[in-house]
Amino acid sequence: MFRERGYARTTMRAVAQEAGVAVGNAYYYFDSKEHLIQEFYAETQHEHRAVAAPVLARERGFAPRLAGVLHAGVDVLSPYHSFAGTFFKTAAEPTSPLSPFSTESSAPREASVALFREVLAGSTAKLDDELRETLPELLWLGYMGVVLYWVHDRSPGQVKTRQLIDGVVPLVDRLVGLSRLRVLRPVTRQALTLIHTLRH
Amino acid sequence: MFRERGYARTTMRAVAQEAGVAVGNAYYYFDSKEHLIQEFYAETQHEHRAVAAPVLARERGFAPRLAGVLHAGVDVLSPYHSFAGTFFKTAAEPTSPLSPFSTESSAPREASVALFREVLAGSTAKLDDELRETLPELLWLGYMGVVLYWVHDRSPGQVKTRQLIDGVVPLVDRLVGLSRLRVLRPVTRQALTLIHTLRH
DNA sequence: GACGTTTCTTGAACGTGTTCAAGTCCCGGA
DNA sequence: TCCGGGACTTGAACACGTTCAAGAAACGTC
Repeated sequence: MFRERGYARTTMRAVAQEAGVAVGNAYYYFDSKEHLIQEFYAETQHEHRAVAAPVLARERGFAPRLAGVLHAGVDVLSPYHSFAGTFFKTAAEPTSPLSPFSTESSAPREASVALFREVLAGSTAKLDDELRETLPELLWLGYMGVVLYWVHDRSPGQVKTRQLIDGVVPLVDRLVGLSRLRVLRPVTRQALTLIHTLRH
Repeated sequence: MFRERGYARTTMRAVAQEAGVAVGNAYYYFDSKEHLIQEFYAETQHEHRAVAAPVLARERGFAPRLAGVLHAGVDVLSPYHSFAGTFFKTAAEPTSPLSPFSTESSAPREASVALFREVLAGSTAKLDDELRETLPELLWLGYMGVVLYWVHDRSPGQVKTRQLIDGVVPLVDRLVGLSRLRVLRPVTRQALTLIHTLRH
């Protein structure tokens, strides 16, 4: 119903009617309308993993693995682009249980981070040990950035988001490789300690 | 009223009553409740500029200027942290006129970007010509990131956000300096062309 | 089968943002 | 002074998300 009518026009009364129950009963199973989206959220996480699986099984290079997972994420989200705005609207609020940073959605978040951990672990990339530990979370954060761009992407078929992925992946790949360079070591360490400070 | 009661509890009826008019009349002057926030938005922009002015007049180094402007931004926003979540909630929706990327809020956005242009222009920093042109917008984007972090920052007095600024500014400063390095030239150009591709 | 308790279900009712037909005010021109 | 049209103002009405007291069903225990 979300996909067909959008978020606003999918009323709780309509949802209840479609389910063949009374309005109030919907609130027995879901705390609020927002919580209906959370179901959605968890579903796309699983699908993301499934769609990304073949690429992760096939590719060994860091760049193609990362690109594969990012593209898979956008692939899964694609059908919902029209109402993803409202999705994002509620997710952006810190107090919302839907926020990707909230404790309530820590399960799907961990699953998503694990996906990026796999991207790195299964690759042949060589990098700083400390960076290796932190990078998956950073990649996930970058993925959140991609989604944020995608939500605002008005280009037909969200081509720009694809360009973003294809453009940023080799850059990240390059930077990860450079991180072991002597000139950049101090910057790398500086960045990593900052990240550790800011993590809650 | 927003500050005292928060966004949700500031009803349009209460706003109208406080203004001494009927409910419907509020909608003659403001298209929606969200548009009340936009007024707020424009106001803080002006204040940001005012608070940042002394620092920009005093400092000449790129790092202290950037840090000053970023801290000024957080200073101005500070009193509204409790309800900034809802603020952000509506701003995150792409279709919302409140979105910092929307055409409707292009005026305050331009003003904000100009502030970061001033950060760079008034500094003694030496950097790649093309980067010099693009950097202000990137700094603004980074500022949006700082605000995003600030909104989610639950630490007392939002200390973490201050640490983020103090940690990230020298990093940016260092990277900007390194951008002229021979080893990093290709990466810099690669990043810049990507950015130009993605800009609408 | 009868009971008490928990789980589930109902739909009216509340407060909200928003709309709109109707009305009032204001001001320039005949 | 009157008229006409635009600017402003009103508050009832609408649809929505959400709550809640009341009831129905299911279940375990004797």
